[in-house]
Amino acid sequence: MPEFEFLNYLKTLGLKITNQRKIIIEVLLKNHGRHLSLEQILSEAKKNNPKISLATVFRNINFLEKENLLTKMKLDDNKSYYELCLDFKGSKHTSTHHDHLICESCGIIIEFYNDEIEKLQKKIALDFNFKISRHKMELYGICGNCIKNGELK
Amino acid sequence: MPEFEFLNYLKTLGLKITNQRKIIIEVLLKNHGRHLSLEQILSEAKKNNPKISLATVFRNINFLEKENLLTKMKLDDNKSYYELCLDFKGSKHTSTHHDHLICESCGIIIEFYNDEIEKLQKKIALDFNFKISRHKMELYGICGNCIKNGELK
DNA sequence: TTTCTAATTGAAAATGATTTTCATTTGCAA
DNA sequence: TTGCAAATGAAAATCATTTTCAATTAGAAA
Repeated sequence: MPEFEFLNYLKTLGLKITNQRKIIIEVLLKNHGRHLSLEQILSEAKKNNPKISLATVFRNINFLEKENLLTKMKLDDNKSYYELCLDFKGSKHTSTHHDHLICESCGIIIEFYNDEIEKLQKKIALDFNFKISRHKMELYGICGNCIKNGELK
Repeated sequence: MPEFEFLNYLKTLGLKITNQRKIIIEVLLKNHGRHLSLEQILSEAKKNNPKISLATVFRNINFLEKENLLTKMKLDDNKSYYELCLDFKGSKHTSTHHDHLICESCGIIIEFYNDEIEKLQKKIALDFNFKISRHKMELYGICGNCIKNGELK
């Protein structure tokens, strides 16, 4: 969770701690819980260092994803969104799966996990003699806030 | 279901029945139940008319989708797949929602519908005060056939 | 501290799946 | 037949990545 711990962890993976890398990690930690696109991460990062390029953000995000420190989700808007999936316990981290509610008005992405649904998925897989490796469930609609504010588009 | 009925229906929508259009419809009907990408539809169509262009396939598919005669699904491979969703009853058609099992070995897309899951989704939406307009559920893994054939990659 | 070198970066080009443009062709109503 | 809006093919444009390549830099070694 704290930045130095995160950076230390990256060091153990053989990475150099560059200014750009630090800024990107900062952005991710500051927005923990939110789902950001590459462009959003870039524009946040640019507030600290206007020279950071999209390619650098891409490469860093990509690396974190490979290390399972980030999850990527592709939404129907054709973009990918990234979310830190860390619970640092010493130098360990765990990632947890969740599904998503996606507001088509304000764009907020709400996570949830429902054990009954997971069980039903397993049952369905069994029925079809199918071995599931991962799944995706996205509920698109309008969030409570937008309903309240009359954003019914 | 029969092609002339389909084409007639398109006529009532103000479309001209071109050779290309006929071929594309043929391909879709012949592959009813399967999910095809634009490229797949194009390559099938080219067997009848090698001059058909991707743009034409795109525009026709796009139109059918707008008319709710086709459903489009974007998979994690970054491509869109299209499926006829018709049950012609006279000049009417109905579309039905389903979720998908996607084999990461052979690419087959198996449809299913589970009422319990749909109910749970509604319950979750309620919990979050969220108004769902549509949803997507995709279970990725290996299908029974590929397991049998040892495609465990 | 300075040197050295592999890792990292920025800019720009490449990719890949669509999507649009535009000049030409064609279905079909009159 | 003719006329013309609809449809088409080829090529260019988009858009979100992803890669290339030459220049820069972190940080280990001297």
